[in-house]
Amino acid sequence: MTDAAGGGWQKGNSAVTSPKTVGRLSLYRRLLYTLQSEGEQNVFSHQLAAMARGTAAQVRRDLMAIGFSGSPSKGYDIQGLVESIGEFLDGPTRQNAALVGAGNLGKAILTYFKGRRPKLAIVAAFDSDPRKTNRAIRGCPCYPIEDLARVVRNEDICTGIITVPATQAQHVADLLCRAGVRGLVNFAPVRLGTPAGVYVEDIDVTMVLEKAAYFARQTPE
Amino acid sequence: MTDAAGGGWQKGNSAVTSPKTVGRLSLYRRLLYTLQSEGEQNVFSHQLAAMARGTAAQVRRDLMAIGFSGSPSKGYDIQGLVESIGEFLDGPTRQNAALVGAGNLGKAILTYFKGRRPKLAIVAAFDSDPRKTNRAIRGCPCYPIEDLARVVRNEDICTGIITVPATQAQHVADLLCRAGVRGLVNFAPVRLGTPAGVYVEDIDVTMVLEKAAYFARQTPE
DNA sequence: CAATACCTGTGAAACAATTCACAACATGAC
DNA sequence: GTCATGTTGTGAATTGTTTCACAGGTATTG
Repeated sequence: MTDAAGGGWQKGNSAVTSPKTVGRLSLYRRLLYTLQSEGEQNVFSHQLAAMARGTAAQVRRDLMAIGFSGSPSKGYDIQGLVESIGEFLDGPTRQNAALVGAGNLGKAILTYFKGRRPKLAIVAAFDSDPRKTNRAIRGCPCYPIEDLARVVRNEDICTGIITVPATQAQHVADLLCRAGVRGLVNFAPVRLGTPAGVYVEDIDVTMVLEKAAYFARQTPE
Repeated sequence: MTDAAGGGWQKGNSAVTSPKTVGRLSLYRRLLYTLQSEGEQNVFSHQLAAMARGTAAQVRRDLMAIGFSGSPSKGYDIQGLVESIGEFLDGPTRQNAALVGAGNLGKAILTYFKGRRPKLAIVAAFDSDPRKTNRAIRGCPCYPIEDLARVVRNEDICTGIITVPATQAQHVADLLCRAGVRGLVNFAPVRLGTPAGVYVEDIDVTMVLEKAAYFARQTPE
């Protein structure tokens, strides 16, 4: 029920693809892009597995989930697989996301994500500091918080990224949910209360670092 | 085998506490701090569960893992539980971490983590840009990459945080592992190759955002 | 045209994580 | 003291996820 990820709904979701499989599909696509850039045409499940630190059987199961088939002799067609994962993950229409909190972390994410996915873009940033608003940050227009509801509706934004300090995170989450957002990525070390049906992915850097430090200590040799 | 977390070793680990439980214990501690600051003395499993978005049974199981007992009438003693989780997560001695890559993301993490845990500190940063090195960034000394091995050994650093661009991540991971680090938190969208026994926690923001967008779309109502 | 080698797709088994359900117990009320 | 209440700790059941193992293919070789 956490992990700087794992993610979850408020309540029992119905029988859809599990978050773990969705995460791995996203990973596979990234790896496939790499392979494509190296000029590869086909890939075997065991190759993808090696790159993803998984097993061949798991790769095959995951691809089964999106109904993609390979050939026993050639493996999977990379181009087709990329498209198939794309259809599954991205859906038919482009999706828009908003980022709230244009501090160091927010800027890092804007920079990093810029132009990375054609079907998923961060189209708006918000901040409460007037020095940051009403201009573009890393090519992304930054609005004052007051405009959030309006912009979210106008731009058809369905996913929000929260990079504000802990004290403001719940308030921001409320604003986003009330404006109609249905997925959140929360970097604040706060457990957000959200309406049922909103998917929340928490990333708490302290937690992740503690975990890494704990397991680092378990192998002192 | 991923999730912007989940984390894993290279190979089969022996019978220790699972990463999920470790992550939740870290979360519980954070929540307990909040309760303490509100003046609470005791807490019931179902209260902690509500705050952590879990079930009471799970909280009790997790606390069982560290052998902490509560009283049927008062619940768990918060002070004692915080200390008990501390002993478990932090171990006897202070642990040190290093951050490599003092860009926006690195700075955000340094700021965010500063002074947050007495037993776990980021004691060194590294960057290849000479304009950033040989001075303090957010109170943390920043060294050139060339000094990495020396500083890691001198400062007894066992955990590394990688916030460099993807192209350099593997190189940095090699340096860190060779210097003796046994736990990594990797923010670069690259699957690191590491020696067996090194624990790696990957956080890929693109993956997390894709996941959130996917599940946001699954509840269009 | 066998025979070989290696792969995919998938039912079934194994394993891991979570939840159920209840005995054992403290406390407070009377 | 005894009853009623509400909680913990945990074996057992359940649910979810991963791996095994093999039938069914397809190319390649001689």
